Amino acid sequence: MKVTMKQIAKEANVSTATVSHVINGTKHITEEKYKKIMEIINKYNYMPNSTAKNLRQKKTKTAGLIVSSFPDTFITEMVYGVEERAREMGYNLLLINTNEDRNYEEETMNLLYSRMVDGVILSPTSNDIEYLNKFTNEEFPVVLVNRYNDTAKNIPKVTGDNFQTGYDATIHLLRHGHKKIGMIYGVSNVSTTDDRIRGYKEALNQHNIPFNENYMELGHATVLGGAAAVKSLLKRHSDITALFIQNDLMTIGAISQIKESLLNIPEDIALIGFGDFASAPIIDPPVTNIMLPPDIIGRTAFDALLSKINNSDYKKHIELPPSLITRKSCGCK
Amino acid sequence: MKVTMKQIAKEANVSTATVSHVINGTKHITEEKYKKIMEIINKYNYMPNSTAKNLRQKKTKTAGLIVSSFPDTFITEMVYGVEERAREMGYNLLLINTNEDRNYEEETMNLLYSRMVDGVILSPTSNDIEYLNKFTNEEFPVVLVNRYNDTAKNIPKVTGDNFQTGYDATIHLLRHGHKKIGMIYGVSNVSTTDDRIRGYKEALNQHNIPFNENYMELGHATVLGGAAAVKSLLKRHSDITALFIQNDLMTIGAISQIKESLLNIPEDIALIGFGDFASAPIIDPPVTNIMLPPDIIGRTAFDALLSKINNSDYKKHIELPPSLITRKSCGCK
DNA sequence: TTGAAAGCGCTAACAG
DNA sequence: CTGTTAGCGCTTTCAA
Repeated sequence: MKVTMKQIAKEANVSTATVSHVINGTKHITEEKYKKIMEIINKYNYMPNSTAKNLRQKKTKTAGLIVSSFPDTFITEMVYGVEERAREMGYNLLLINTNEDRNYEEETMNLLYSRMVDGVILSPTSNDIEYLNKFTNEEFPVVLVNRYNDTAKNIPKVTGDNFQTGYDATIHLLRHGHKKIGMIYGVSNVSTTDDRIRGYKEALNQHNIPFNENYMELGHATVLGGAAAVKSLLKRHSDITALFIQNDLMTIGAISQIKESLLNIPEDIALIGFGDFASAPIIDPPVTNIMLPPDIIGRTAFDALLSKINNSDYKKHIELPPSLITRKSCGCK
Repeated sequence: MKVTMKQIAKEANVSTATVSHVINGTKHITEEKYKKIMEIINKYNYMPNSTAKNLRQKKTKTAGLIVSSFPDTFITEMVYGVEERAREMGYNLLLINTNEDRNYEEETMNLLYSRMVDGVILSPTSNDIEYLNKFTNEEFPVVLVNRYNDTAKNIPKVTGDNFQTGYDATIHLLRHGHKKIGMIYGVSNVSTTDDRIRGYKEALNQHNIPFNENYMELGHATVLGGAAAVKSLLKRHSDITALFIQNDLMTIGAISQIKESLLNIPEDIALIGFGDFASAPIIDPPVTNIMLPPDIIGRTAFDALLSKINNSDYKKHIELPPSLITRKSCGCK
């Protein structure tokens, strides 16, 4: 049987209150009693029951992190950022992956809401997050990360600036002289994709190039999905000379497929990927990527959650800027 | 204020026991009362407080997962496997990354032991895990994953067969005619590395090639670390013709470095990496890897934890076999 | 400086 | 079929 505070108290001939104070340093206890209590605690290797503590104090020092696609490079590093910051701030993290399942996401929110955690950081599966209002109305701290939309009110958000991401990548391709730029993405109806498309359109618009819906291709966010997506896109539009690909695995698949089609990168097809994955510099050809800082987004999201926990009115939207890392695949050098 | 079971009971003119039974389906309740209770529950969007439930039931349906290096490709996918299996079995997962900090690992174990979780899956930082006995002696369910050693008694383990991994990779290189095979690794004094080295030695031994300590090179498990490691190793032994590299990031760095040294792969240096990372087929040259199945290891580890929770005598060691994926970097094709 | 006691919200005997 | 009641192990007034 696990030893409890009561037993420690009994053996030390003090009350549980005194033991509690010794453990938490909440009041001054005479040297003598303090020593005796500590001795018994060590003797039994006693650890306070945190479930009981949580119940009593109505807080758990635990945060929930719900992501929709794991393991994905961007998400993984974002998780790392959240985890790291949580640890620094003395919090634990409950990690849940919804696997892009909208209903499981809501179920999970319900579960976490039942006082399991002090708040949650959510990277939602879809645009359908109005249901979050039922939690925020109850003052349950929620922050959106990575993906967002505005149907959920009074919620802080930490995201990358995906409009700028789409804009910068497209402008770069445009400057290399491309006019027919395809875009390959892995998830639809989420802000990350939508915002990048808006940026793409804006860049095109500034160059007086009409937007062509058919240059957009949705595929699975996997190596195979990327390969299939280029194949289908180039079949439809063999006039495309450049590609902007929204996910590292898809970029890898796309490159395989392009090589298999005996096309050259960047001569026949120039290409910009997303997220600066480790192997990018040694791929043939080295790949140009535009990236958003996942770890910083994660850390910032945790800080935003802390702000929200301390002040239920907090609802800033923090957007981190992208950076372009040019290599050969876009035509540079 | 959050609504409690007591308030639901009061409004429905029943006892909390009845409400509890309705919620948990633990006893049959008359249709009429059932309906009324459910109605009130829905009206207030009531969710039982799981902290209280946990305290009462002495279990949390939550498991802890402590890893030492995140995000690392292998670990990330292993985390995914654990998470997926936990979800399937109705458990939540508390994820902690120790960042290879041995003391933080022990602190974390203490924390989780305080009834926060029903058990923990640990991928330890070091060989120094004798301290785990203090938990297992208290019947706290712990399973080791990925890394292990035998100073912790009565603990189930789920790992890859790293001896076989080292053996198979080395044999393959040997069959390509290599006799001077360097090995680059990222962590020392852990079973994964040690076992692979044992396998490497055994393969050498079977081919009557003496083991040379100086062909082993430790570096940081990063792209830069991999580059630095080859550089230093080849400087010391320019006669080396093949490399076995223990980590995907290091493999990527090593390839960059070898190219920079104007050496050709596989003609000058043949190479086998570890873990079949996505970009391996499109790197120049495509890289041969030996891999262990991280997701299956993760899933199996969770099942082992469940076994341990249900039977404190459970202590199997499950070892999953490696598989070699040959491409050009080893000299194949 | 310390202790008594109430109670966090729930479950589970047990009794009716 | 339903209610009473006694805790789970801790923190925190309040009083001494």
